[in-house]
Order: sequence, then C-alpha cells, then structure tokens
Amino acid sequence: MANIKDVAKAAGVSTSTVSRTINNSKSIPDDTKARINEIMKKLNYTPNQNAKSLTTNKSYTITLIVDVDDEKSFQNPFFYEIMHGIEKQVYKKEYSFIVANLKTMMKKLTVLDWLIKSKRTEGVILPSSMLDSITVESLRKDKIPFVSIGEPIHIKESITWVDIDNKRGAEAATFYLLEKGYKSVAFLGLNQTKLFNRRRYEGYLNALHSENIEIDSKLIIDCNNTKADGYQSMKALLALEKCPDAVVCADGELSFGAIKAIKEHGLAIPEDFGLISYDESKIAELSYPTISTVNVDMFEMGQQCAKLLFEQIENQNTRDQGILISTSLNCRETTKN
Amino acid sequence: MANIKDVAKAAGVSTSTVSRTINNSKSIPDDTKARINEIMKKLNYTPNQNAKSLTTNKSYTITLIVDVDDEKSFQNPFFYEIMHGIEKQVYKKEYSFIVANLKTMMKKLTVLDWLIKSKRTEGVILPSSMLDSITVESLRKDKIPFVSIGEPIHIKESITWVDIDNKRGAEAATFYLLEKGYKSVAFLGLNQTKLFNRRRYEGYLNALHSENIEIDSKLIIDCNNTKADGYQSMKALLALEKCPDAVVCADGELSFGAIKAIKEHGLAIPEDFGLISYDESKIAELSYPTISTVNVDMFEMGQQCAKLLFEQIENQNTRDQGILISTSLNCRETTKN
DNA sequence: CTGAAAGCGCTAACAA
DNA sequence: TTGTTAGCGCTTTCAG
Repeated sequence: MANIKDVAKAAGVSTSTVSRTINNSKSIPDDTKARINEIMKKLNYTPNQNAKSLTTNKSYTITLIVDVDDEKSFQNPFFYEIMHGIEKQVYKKEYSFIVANLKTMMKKLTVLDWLIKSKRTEGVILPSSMLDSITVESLRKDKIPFVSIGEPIHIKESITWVDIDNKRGAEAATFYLLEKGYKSVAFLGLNQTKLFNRRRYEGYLNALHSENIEIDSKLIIDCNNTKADGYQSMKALLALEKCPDAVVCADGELSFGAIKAIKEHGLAIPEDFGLISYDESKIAELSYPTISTVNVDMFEMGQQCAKLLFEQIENQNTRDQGILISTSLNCRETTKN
Repeated sequence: MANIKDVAKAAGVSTSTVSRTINNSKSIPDDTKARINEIMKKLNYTPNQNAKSLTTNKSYTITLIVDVDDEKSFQNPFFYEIMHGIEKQVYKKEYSFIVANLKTMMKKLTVLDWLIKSKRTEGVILPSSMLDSITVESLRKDKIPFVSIGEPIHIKESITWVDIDNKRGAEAATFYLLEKGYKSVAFLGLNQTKLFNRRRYEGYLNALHSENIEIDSKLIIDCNNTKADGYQSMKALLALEKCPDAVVCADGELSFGAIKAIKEHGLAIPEDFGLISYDESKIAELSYPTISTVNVDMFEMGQQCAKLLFEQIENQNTRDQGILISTSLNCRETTKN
C-alpha cells in the first residue's frame, strides 16, 4: 500500500509537495499538481485518514446519536429518513458518519466523552430529549458543535436545533377542513407531555381562533396514539350531542381506529366526515380510505441538521439558531375535494 | 486535554507502562495498573483514537453500506432494524460504526476504496445486490472482511452471508393454514426476479408437496407488492371456479388489498378465508382484521452479520459460511384459532 | 516487570 | 514554488 513517501519518490519531489497537492494548495502550479495526481492514481494511492487526523487533530467524522431502548421500537422509520438526510450532506463534505446508540453503550456523558475525547467525532447531532443543561455545558466546554433534533425541551441555554413546524401543520390541516365546508372540527390524540403533540394542538387552536370559532373542549380528546384509543375516542366524539363532522388526528396510528369508528357509525368519508392525520405516507396509503395527512419531511430535517452542524464546524462562532421545517398537506380520500 | 505523556509523568512511569496499562498487558502488576488507571481517571484521559489507529493500522470501525436511490424509498424500516442489530454488536467491541450510502457517494468501487484504503474501516457489511465477482475479488485482494446481507445472487465465489429463512417461513405458513382446516391455499405475489420472493414460493410448493397436495398453477399469482395489485389478484382468485379458501401473501402491502377483496366478496375472515402474510408487525396490526404474519427478525440478522464480521476480523482465516435466520408465525385475526 | 527509542503517515512552520 | 524538519499520540521491539 503506497504512502506519501512513495508518491514523493516516484514524482521526484518532497512529501510536502505531495501533501500540498493532496490538499490542493494554491502554491503548487497546476501542471505539477496534474503530474502528481497522475502518479497517485497510478500508484493507487489514498491518503491514510488516521495519519491525517492525527496531525490535523480533526476526525472528519460526525455522529448521530440515537437513544433507542427496546429492540422492537427501533422500527421508527423517521430516524431512518433523518439519517439519510444527514448522510447526504456528510458525504458531500467527504466526512464520514457514525451512528451511536446510547442504550447499547454506556452512560450518556460517557458516550459523548468516548466519542469526543478519543477524537472520533467533530460534531454531534442528537435528539432534544437527550439535552439537559449539564450535557450542553459539557459539550460547550469541549467546544464540540452540536445540533438538536427537535426543539429543546428542558433547557434555558440557547442552542441550535431543527424541528418540524408542527404548529403550522395542524393549523393548515384545520383551515383546510373548514375551507372544505366541514363545520365542526375535533382534535384527537392530545398528549400534553409530548412537545410535538402540544404544538399540533396549538396549531389547531390557532386556526379556530383566527376563524372566530369557539373552542369546544368536548371536541378535544386526550388519548394515546394507538388504534384502540383512536377507535374508542372517536366513538365518544360521535356519541356527543354536538357531534363534530371532521377531525384532526395528532398522530398516525390512532387514525386507523378513528376511521373504523366513523364507518361503523354509518357516516360516509369524506362526505359526512373529514379526517386529516399526521403520518407517514406509506402507512396512510394502506388504509381504506387512504388517509389525508400532514406530511413531515424528515429527510429535509436531517439535511438541515447536518448543514447547521457543518456551519458550526467550519466557523466556531456561528450564532445559535432554530429552524422549523414546513409541512405540506397531502390530501387523499378522507377529505372532500 | 491530557495525553499519554501527561499520564506517564503524573504516575512517574514511562509511556510504555501507561500504554501497557491501557491495553491491559499481562506484564504489568495489578496494583500498578490500578494506580495508573486511577490517574487516568483523575486526568480525565482518553486515548486518542487516531494515534492508536495510526500505529496499530486498525481503524476500530466497521461499515454498513446501503444502496438507496430515491429519497423516499429510504423508508424501508428493515434496514433500520438491521442497523440496530449490527450496532449492538459493534459497541460491545468498542468499535464504531459508519453508515455509507452508495448513492450519495461515488461509484461502488470508489466508495469501498475510499473506506478501505484510507483506513476508515476494518470490515464491511453490504447487501448481496452489491456483490458481483469483481467486487468480491477486490475485497479479497485488500483482505477486507465482509459479510453479505442476503444470500448472494450472481456470484460463484464462496462468501459469508446472512439471510432470513424465507423458504421455511412460507412453508410453515402454508402448513399452518392446512392444519387449521383450510383446504386450498393460494400463493399471492410471486415475483421470480427477487430471490427472497422465490424462496418463499419454494417454501409454499414444498409444503404442498409434502402434504401430497397437487399444485394448481391457477392458485399462484404473479403480481407486485402493492395494495392495488393485491386487490386485483385476489379478485381474480375468488372468481376462479376452483376458488381457494386461504392464501399466503409473499409480501406485506398486497395483503391490504387482498383483505379488501375477500371482504367485498362477502367472505368472513378467518372463518371462510384464511390469510398469512410476510410483513412488519407494526403495519400488520393496523389492518382490520389484524394480519397473521410470518415474522422476520431483522435485528437478529444484523447481529449475526456483525458477529460473523468480527469473527473474520479477529481471525483472518475463518471459513466462509451462510446463516439462515429462522422465522416465526405471529397468528393474528386472519387465521382460525 | 519497565524504559528508551523508533516509527506509523501525514502536515505545517520555517527556510531557502 | 519547494524542501527540511519537527512533531501529532500512541505502540512496540529491544535491552535491561
């Protein structure tokens, strides 16, 4: 395996000249560069990353940290798309990309320490759920750039984060239903403990407010994101005296249950009853009828995370910022045309 | 940031002694080790991975290569579970874990070259679809251990691979349906171009053979894995003179269409008609009725891949082997009890 | 059991 | 524009 010396020798120059060629230094004339590049190709030479990292003290690697407990719950396809978005940016920069799962490793600070102090990573993308003040402080102290996936939760420090614009998504969904002539829109699946869920709720409320529609607390249902909960809760809604004729579902799975309840009640979808859910498209397509959804672009989210991270890596005193990725409405068969 | 010299100085020993302590060498007495470990902790010292890699010529990193074209198709949650399985093994060894996507990078050989010659990786896990003879040869030449996800396809060389036991899965599904009293079992969604699909088909045939049931080619339907195809194909099956009373679906999505067709035909599931599909559990649970499935354990598959890879890394002349991960039947509401 | 010293492959002053 | 040289932080003979 050829190294820089071999190339230098073959080219009749010093290793510095080769090094400068590798790094495309201005001071080397183009023809020299060309010649040396030629030789590198002929010798099948690729710079040794470890040597380079050792001297420059950079790992050319960033890390996505996930925090997955149960083996089965790893199915969340969202993270996979985020990964893909990150990766796309990472390879543009010729960096590499480590994925680390807290749960299969050690304690939180230990993982970060391991990655950072051993110089395995130059920056970290991690879920907001992992970020408490201590972690932030420790990251700052080590001067490690990081980006939070999701709006920070229990933190006062200003940090850089990327999230889906959940509020506007739900707002748009609500507006859309009203626009299509539905009179009374319910909100299914409120869960105040989840920030993204709360934001969706806020969007729903916002939309009603700005249309001067009175909020009917009976139309707002607390429940979990399961088929069974969706079914039960929708039944309850339909049993109401002032029964709604449309619903915004805070999450995807419960909409399967909700649809069943609506059908069983003898209502036609979308004529008598409209529904918009948050969900992954693939699953929404499997339902009968197919479900109109608020689309969230996790791929874009991943890309933004990586971009912001690289900004910080390239310029240490970049300002912290929060970015909201906008959503779009994908109208399928649960809403009127 | 403390380095090995600082530790040596603080401990009043040479760097060799510290190094030996780090690597838990037999020649250092336990009490000395304890003392030095203490000091490392106090100094908050972690070995610099790059320096270590440079000297040992090992990267302590393995790579999962994926080959994802379209941004949206990255949703395949299977890969995510495989990743998780791999990662679990990787972190046991204190290795790190790179994910590289061919499509966001350069040409196939270039990616491998980049990873291998730059010493970024010690081993590679990659889908069988990527492995042609040239790639295998090149990997062998560089002495890079690798494991194929999935039975090799267009390759004569013996290599190490891991796959799901698709044949036995379908076999078991077919047996189960027969055992439950269904008389005539169809096979929906044959696609000879996909090896996993063909294996499932073989399993179906096997089961019928060993029960001495004649194969009725009308009951074997070629179609794609979409809801619409499942619907159409099932309609065709039900229109048959010698109509089946059960079906094995070769893949998940088409079962949603198939179920709809069965219901529309006025048949009760599972009383009049039984169905078993290959699918992810989460989606199978969303259907009405919930779908009985052949479970495939991708997490285990990932773990096995990593284990086999590490065997090769640790012992260069390990024999090539193929491993089939067994499946299990998850009986839900589309099969009789 | 321990230390001295060479060297892994590259980069970056500094000098020319 | 180029070369010389001194490391980067660690491991590993070899000698003691």
